[in-house]
Amino acid sequence: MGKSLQNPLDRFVEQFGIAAKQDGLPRIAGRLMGWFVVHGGPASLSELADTLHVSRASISTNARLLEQLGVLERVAVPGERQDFYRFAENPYARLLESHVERLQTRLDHLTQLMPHVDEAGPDAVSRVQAMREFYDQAISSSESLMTQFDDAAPRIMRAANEDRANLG
Amino acid sequence: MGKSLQNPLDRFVEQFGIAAKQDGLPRIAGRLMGWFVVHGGPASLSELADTLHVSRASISTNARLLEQLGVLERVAVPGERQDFYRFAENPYARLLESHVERLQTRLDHLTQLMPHVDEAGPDAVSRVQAMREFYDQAISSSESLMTQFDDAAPRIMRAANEDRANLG
DNA sequence: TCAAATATTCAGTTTGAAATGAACTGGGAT
DNA sequence: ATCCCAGTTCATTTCAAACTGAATATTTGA
Repeated sequence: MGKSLQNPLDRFVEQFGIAAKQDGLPRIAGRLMGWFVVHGGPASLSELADTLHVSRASISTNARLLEQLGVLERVAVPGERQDFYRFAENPYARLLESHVERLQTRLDHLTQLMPHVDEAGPDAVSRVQAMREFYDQAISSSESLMTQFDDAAPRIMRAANEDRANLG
Repeated sequence: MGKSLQNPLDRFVEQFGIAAKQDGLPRIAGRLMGWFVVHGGPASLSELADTLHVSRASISTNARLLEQLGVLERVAVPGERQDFYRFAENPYARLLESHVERLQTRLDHLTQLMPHVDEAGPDAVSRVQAMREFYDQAISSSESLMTQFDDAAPRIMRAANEDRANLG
C-alpha cells in the first residue's frame, strides 16, 4: 500500500527522512525534523508516534537525539504531564557546530598521521598536507557561516546579510 | 582477531573507512580513499584487493564510485593490461560540488513545499523560509570555498588565501 | 505511600545496504 | 579463431543499524 504521497506536506516529511539517512541520521529522526519544520509543535510523544506511524520507543529515542543536536526543545505545557517537544527557535548554529565537530575529527586524524606519513614518501606528505588544508578551510568556512546564524550576534551580521541576494 | 591497529598508516585507512560511513559512503570506499591519500598510486585492482583484504568485486565497484566523485582517476601504465587508479591531483573542488548538489536538493524540497505550507499556518511559512535561507547561505558558502580549490582559477584566489592563517 | 501515567531501556526482530563469489563480458595476444 | 586475463554484473549472503514490544524506571497526583 504505502502512505499517501499525495499531500505535499507529508511528502516533504518523507523527503526529509530520506535526506537524513544521507548524512548518517536515522530515517525517523529526519521525518521528525521534517514534521517539526512544518508544524512547529509543541507535540507530545504519543501524538508524534500516532501521526508518523512509528513506535513510541523510536519517537522517544529520536526526539532525544534531535534535542541533543539542538533541533528540538522540550517544553512544558501547563496542566499536562506529558513531555512536549517543539522546533528550536534557531537550530542552525547548533547544526553547523555538529558539522564542524565531524570535520575537526577528520582533521585530527590527518594531523595524527603526519609524523608517520613520511614513511610513505615525500609525495605522501604533501598529499596529506593538502588535505589538511582543505579540511582547515572547510572548518573556517563553516565557522564563519555559523556566526551568521548565531543568536548571540545576530545584529552584527544583519547588515552583511542584507547585501546578499534575497530568496524568492 | 582483527587486523593490526598498530601501524599508524593502516589505522588511518581504517579511520577513513569509519568516517566515510558517516557521510553515506560505503566503508570500503572510505578505506580506498584513505589508502590513496597515503600511497597515491597508481595501483591495480588486484593489488588493492590484496592489501585491503576485500573482494575484487568490491574494489571494482567502489573504485568506480570514487572515480565518479572525482577522488580517483584511472591511468594507463605502459605495458600493463590492468587498470590502474591513482589519487586525483585535486579532488577537493569535485567533492564540494557533490556536497553542494545534496544541499541544493534539500533546498529544492523546501521550495516545492512553499506554495502549500501556508495550510499549516503563518509560523510554518516563516520556519520554512528561515530554513531556506540557511540552505541558501550554506550553498553560497560551499561554492565560495569551491573556487578556492578549483584548478581553473587558482591564481586569482591565491592572494586571498594568503590572508588566512597558515597551517602548522 | 500508593496508583496512574508517561518516558526510557533493552532484548529480539526486521530491514536494507554492503560485501562476496561466481558467472558473464570484453579485449588482446598467440 | 580461440584462449586468457581482467573488469563488471548479479544473485546471494552477511552484517550492522533501525525499529519494535515488553519490561523497567520515573514522575506526578491523590
